[in-house]
Amino acid sequence: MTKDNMMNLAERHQFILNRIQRDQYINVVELCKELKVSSVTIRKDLKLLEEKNLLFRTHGGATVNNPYTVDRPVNEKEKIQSTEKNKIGVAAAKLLKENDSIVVASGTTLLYFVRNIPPGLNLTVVTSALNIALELMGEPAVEVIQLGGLLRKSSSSVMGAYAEQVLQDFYFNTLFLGVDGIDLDYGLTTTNAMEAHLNRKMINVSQKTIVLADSTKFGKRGFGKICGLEDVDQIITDKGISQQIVNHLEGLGVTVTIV
Amino acid sequence: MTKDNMMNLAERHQFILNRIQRDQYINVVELCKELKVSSVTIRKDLKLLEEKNLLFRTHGGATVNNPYTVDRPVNEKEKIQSTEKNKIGVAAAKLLKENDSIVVASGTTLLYFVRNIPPGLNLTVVTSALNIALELMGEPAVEVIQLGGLLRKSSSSVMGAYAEQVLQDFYFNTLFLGVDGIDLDYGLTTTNAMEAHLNRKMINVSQKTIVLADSTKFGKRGFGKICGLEDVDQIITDKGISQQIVNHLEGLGVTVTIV
DNA sequence: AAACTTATTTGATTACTGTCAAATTAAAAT
DNA sequence: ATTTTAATTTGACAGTAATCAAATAAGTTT
Repeated sequence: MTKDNMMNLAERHQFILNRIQRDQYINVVELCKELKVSSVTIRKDLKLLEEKNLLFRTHGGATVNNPYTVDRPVNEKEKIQSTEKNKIGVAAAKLLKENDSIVVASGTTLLYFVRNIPPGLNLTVVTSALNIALELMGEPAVEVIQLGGLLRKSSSSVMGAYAEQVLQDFYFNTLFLGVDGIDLDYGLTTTNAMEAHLNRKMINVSQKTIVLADSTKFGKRGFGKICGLEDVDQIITDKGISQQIVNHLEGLGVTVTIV
Repeated sequence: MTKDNMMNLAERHQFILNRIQRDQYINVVELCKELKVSSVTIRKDLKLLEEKNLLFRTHGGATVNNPYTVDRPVNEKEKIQSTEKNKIGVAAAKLLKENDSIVVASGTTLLYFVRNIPPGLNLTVVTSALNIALELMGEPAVEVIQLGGLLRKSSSSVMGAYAEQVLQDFYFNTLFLGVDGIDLDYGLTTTNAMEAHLNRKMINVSQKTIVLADSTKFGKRGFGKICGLEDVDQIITDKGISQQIVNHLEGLGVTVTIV
């Protein structure tokens, strides 16, 4: 009994760290009771541990992480290559003209694209991606038509027959497409077969197909094939792409834009 | 015992940040109640957090620091009675059963409803609202079908023939409906005629219609008539409703649930 | 303009903090 | 084994921070 209470400095620190890990927060008074030591001792302990960056001191206690460097809710995936993706988005947005009717597929790069649509430009946008439609809510000049269907949660976009059916009723100037893989032999691919099928329909109802893909996508193959490279009019990518691939693509009649 | 309920500054700030992330908007008075502290304290907290760029201060509360959400109309509405709306959402979610197929219309109250769907409950949800579909992305057990159509930006939901057409192919256990006005003579209304039309279709393809409406909606009339009260099976509202209205509704065969 | 809601300021109250010298404990030297 | 020395812990105290109720000011709505 008495043995348990007799803790030295190291043991006490261990106890405090365990406890704070478990509860996120601890307060001085409780620690005093539990460790049967005075508040002065606890404060000294906490001070020491704070200096070692093992916890953060607060009024009356301590927390695991600094409450003021709180996680800014930014999607981790979006962070990757975000400057490249933004540049690609800017370049694609420059291709837009007044009164264009466009299809925007799903994908993070496309999100950067719609964010860079010039304010006030009159457009009709049809999209399968919910996050893209929501992004366009702030643009009064853009008329948005959301495709319907089964929600694919990993891409926050819809797929299926309903979406494809609606596409039949329109003809678009341009499709802005994002992909998971571009292979010189196999063509464009994405990870989901149904999504690939929808993308193919989008290509069929659009005059022009522009692919937005950062350079990491080249040489990769996803599960679902969208189309061959002969169906692509233009690819916008970053300078990570090799000259060989550029030459090959241009040989196939694809315009390559490097940002 | 009492200590557990007592939150200190750090814990309170954590709570506020979590809450604001979830609800987009929080108001001072509600935080006072929930955290059992005075308004002075809450304001001080919000001021501090604003200085750290973790939120934006507004009259009566604060909003998330999100440059992309320029979604004023919805956010303004969310201000009103958010605890009441949450309670209504909780009550509605309790009515759900395993393998139900439901339609969820648009509206802030419905957002609270879907947030309170029990985790792991198998459901098929068809919805016109993009924000509701996105909210359900985190629920693996819920299959989500997004209706397509023209995006109404003020409610972040779709309207139009495409959405109505898709509804024809299903039959649902329950429709969870949000409205802008409930008038004892005129019936249910919303501000937009096309949305009203879609809502009527939803009623037609559902076995049961449950209306979620806080008590401020009673006696109001919107522009677009959805239906008369005879088409409503149940209304879930808060205790701000008068007994007279309750009696009248029950006389019409409507079950009134007060939270 | 009045009625209402939300903000800020003030002063009192309580709780927490750091610092001190004194007391206790542990370790080292005799 | 006993004394000396160093480290740790403690209780006391003055200063600081956090909170609240009440009063006042500033917006908002009607």
